Amino acid sequence: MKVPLHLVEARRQQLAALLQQRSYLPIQEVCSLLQVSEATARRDLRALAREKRIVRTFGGAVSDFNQRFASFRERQTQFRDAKNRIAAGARQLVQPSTTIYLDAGTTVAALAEALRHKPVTPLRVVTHSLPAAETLAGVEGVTVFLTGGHFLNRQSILLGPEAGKALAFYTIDVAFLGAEAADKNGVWNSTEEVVHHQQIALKRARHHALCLDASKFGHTAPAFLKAWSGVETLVTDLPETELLKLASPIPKQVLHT
Amino acid sequence: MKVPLHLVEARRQQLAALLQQRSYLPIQEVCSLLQVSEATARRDLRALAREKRIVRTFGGAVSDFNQRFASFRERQTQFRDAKNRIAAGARQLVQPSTTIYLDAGTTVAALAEALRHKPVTPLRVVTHSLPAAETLAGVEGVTVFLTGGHFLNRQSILLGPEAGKALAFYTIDVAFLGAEAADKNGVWNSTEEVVHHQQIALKRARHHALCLDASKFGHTAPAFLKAWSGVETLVTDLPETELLKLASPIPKQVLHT
DNA sequence: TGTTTTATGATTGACTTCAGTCATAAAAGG
DNA sequence: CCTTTTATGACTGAAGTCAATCATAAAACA
Repeated sequence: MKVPLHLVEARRQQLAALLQQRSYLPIQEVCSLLQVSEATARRDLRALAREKRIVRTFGGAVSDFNQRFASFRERQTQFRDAKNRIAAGARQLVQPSTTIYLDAGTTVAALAEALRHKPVTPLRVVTHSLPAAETLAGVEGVTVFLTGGHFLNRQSILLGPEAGKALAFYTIDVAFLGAEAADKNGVWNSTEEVVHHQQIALKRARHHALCLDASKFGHTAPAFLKAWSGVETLVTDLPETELLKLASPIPKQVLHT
Repeated sequence: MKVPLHLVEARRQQLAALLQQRSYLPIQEVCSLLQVSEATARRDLRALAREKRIVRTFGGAVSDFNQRFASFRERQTQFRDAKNRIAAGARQLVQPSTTIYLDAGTTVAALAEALRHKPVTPLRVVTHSLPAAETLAGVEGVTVFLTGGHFLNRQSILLGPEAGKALAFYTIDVAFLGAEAADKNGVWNSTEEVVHHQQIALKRARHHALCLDASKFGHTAPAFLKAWSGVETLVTDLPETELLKLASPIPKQVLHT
């Protein structure tokens, strides 16, 4: 028999929530958990799948776990080749038996991936980015330290005064930073808070390298990070001729990839 | 025909990696991607599932995106009802506009779940457990702070001197702790390092509550946490008559759930 | 080199899942 | 209050999935 609409919606909501906890929910379990027939369970699953809230599988469903890092994953696929090339270049700057710092952001995340596939060991990694930490956790010879702080759900990073203070516990050999934008004047990022944290990391680091793909050049962003004169190393896929037009003075060390 | 062992392992590795990118991989796709027969695809899937590196589904497989919580999830299903009841009891001790500390461990994780479904707001949560942080991240009115520290992959917790020091940034109203074992003398946990961190948390907390399901009683573990005389509040599913036999003196406040 | 082990693909029958159809009863809507 | 809409569960044939068995050819091992 027909059932009130709000109940249907509530049930599907519940199903979606349930699915976020279980990696896989067979249709039979859906039936028993929701106390509905198989047919209705299927219909609910189909409805949620149509809204892209879950991923349907044969015999059940899976929560779309990419949803969690949704915006992150999306950005990660943009300019993927460029980012991977930059990551490969940046990886050459990583020496065994050192401590590196990994900033948040997709370009630096690509470096974490590169290090996971071709580890430089032994290595100590300090980061405030959960994706980076999780990428490198469990890699033989790599020790991961997460800075503490306020957990920002959307970006999966840790920020705030505690995060900055936590950096004081570590001495960093090379800090790898990303940024949102770059123009003639220098490098920019999305928020003051992020920039503030980056600047603390820079202070604690003996060396630093900026990883910027070509798409970042020619724009600005709300918060100013650093003038070109203060940039030690730049890793980018932008050709040198272009870089000379878009930045000055160009950094001491530039890796074109 | 038989194929070199290292090729088999490499292929399974590739399959596991593939699975981490796709939320769901039907068996047919596995066949075409790996260029193997359905039978072999099934065998590979079964092998990876046995190693708990993936989650098998009917008709395919899913990457175990909770892999990092693998052992965690397993333990979580044990005595689930008891833990949920304890969590519901512990939740009553949570007041709005306070700061609570959540220990690692499955019983306390159940409290995090309970708080996610029935939030007490506004609330500040300090924790060194990634599962707890991710459970509560994004809940309206709940601010999550993660302590920094050494990222222990297997347990998904942050430990070490940095984690202890990070606790100094916070004032905690109630600390919710779990433990591995409890006997006449008091409460025990698995390692000295964990106990050390718990004791720092206890020092920083104005009040504390110990969450212990009945299965924990009557055993010991390698590291001693606290004598019964020092326990302020105990939340347990063990009946009072049993508790009197297994602990003395019994804590001032005991919640039987 | 000769023997043993085993990874593979094909086949099979039992079992499961699926989309579609239909009757029904209750909600929605006028 | 009456009509229309629709959420549900039962049923169905078709299609998909599975574990087990077996022959084979190549790797592993001595």
